[in-house]
Amino acid sequence: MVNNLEIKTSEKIYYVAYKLFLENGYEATNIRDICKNVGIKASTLYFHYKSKHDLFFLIYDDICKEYMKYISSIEKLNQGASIEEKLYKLLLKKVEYYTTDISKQKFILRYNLFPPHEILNDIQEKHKLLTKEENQAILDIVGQCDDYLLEYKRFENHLVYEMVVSGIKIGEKDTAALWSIFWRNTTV
Amino acid sequence: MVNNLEIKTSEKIYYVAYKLFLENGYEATNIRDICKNVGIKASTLYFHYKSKHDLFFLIYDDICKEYMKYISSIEKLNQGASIEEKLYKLLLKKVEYYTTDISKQKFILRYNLFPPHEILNDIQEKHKLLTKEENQAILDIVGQCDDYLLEYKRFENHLVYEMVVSGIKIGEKDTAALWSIFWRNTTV
DNA sequence: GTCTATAAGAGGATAGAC
DNA sequence: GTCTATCCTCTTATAGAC
Repeated sequence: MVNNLEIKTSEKIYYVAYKLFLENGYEATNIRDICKNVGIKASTLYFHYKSKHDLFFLIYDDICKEYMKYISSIEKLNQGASIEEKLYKLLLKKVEYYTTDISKQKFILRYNLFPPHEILNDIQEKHKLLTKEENQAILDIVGQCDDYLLEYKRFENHLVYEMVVSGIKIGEKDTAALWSIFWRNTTV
Repeated sequence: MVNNLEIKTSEKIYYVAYKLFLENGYEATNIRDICKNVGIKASTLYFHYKSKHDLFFLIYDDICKEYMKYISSIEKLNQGASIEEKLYKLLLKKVEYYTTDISKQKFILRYNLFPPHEILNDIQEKHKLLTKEENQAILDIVGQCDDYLLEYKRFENHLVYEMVVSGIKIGEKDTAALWSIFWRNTTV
């Protein structure tokens, strides 16, 4: 009974690895460092996870999956509204997600911007797939918007970069101000 | 006589190391990889450079020094002009520099955004110093502009990020368009 | 200046006892 | 499930011959 209240070793490993992969990067994070932080020996980690590569991509995939799950949960937006209105509503939803925990986006940004040489191919492949899925999901939510999709995503990407770099959470007011400037520029 | 026309081994090492540190990062770049690309053995590299750490910071410092040299070469801007005019002229000069070779800014961006754990302290210290020197130089060029300095640099930073990520060189026309939007937003 | 050989240590991963 | 002990490979760096 008491055991049910304790955090499982595998979960501790997962959490510590997440933090180290996020802050120090894949190459600079070694198994022994993870284990030291968890309070176990290296061989114990290998009981729970097959390899460093596997552990990393379990985490990476979870982050992507959770992100896609959130995107998919956004309901279809009113068909009658203008493209601008619909994309803005989508943006608010996204910002809401980023604001709850920016570290996940920092993780994605880190590995997409500077993928470690050792896992380059896997990262690129997964990133391509995620982009494809995400674009499809956005089309489902707002309908046809091909003319603006790329520009919209570039803008969103900027916002994420800003939040990650500055560590500042961007509120609804800022989002609205930035959006109006962006939209004015895009449609000119 | 003929020897004078050949590239010195130390210069080859320097150039190859620069490219690998830029593309693969500090941790993923090892001495043997550098040597293989140069066509020498590891011990030869250590004849020319003291250590991996030293080689890296020779390159890093050179990039910073060259950047600061360029900033310092920008002549003092007309005292009578408005802050907006002066900052815009400064921006054009900066963009001109970035456009000649964006890879140096990519190098700086990489190591400031995600400094390798192993050399974190050195990077942070040097970055702090560079920022201080750069701010002083900007004040020398445009005069007092404390109210806008931080915002201006954030904008510039965005531009660099955009150029690095997209690989697109931003022309004078784009710069002007982005600037007008930025300035409108800053002064509102 | 460049080489061969090698030290010294870090890192990923496994075998087998408990 | 967790440990000790160990293997193997990779990496930085040095010693000494040519």
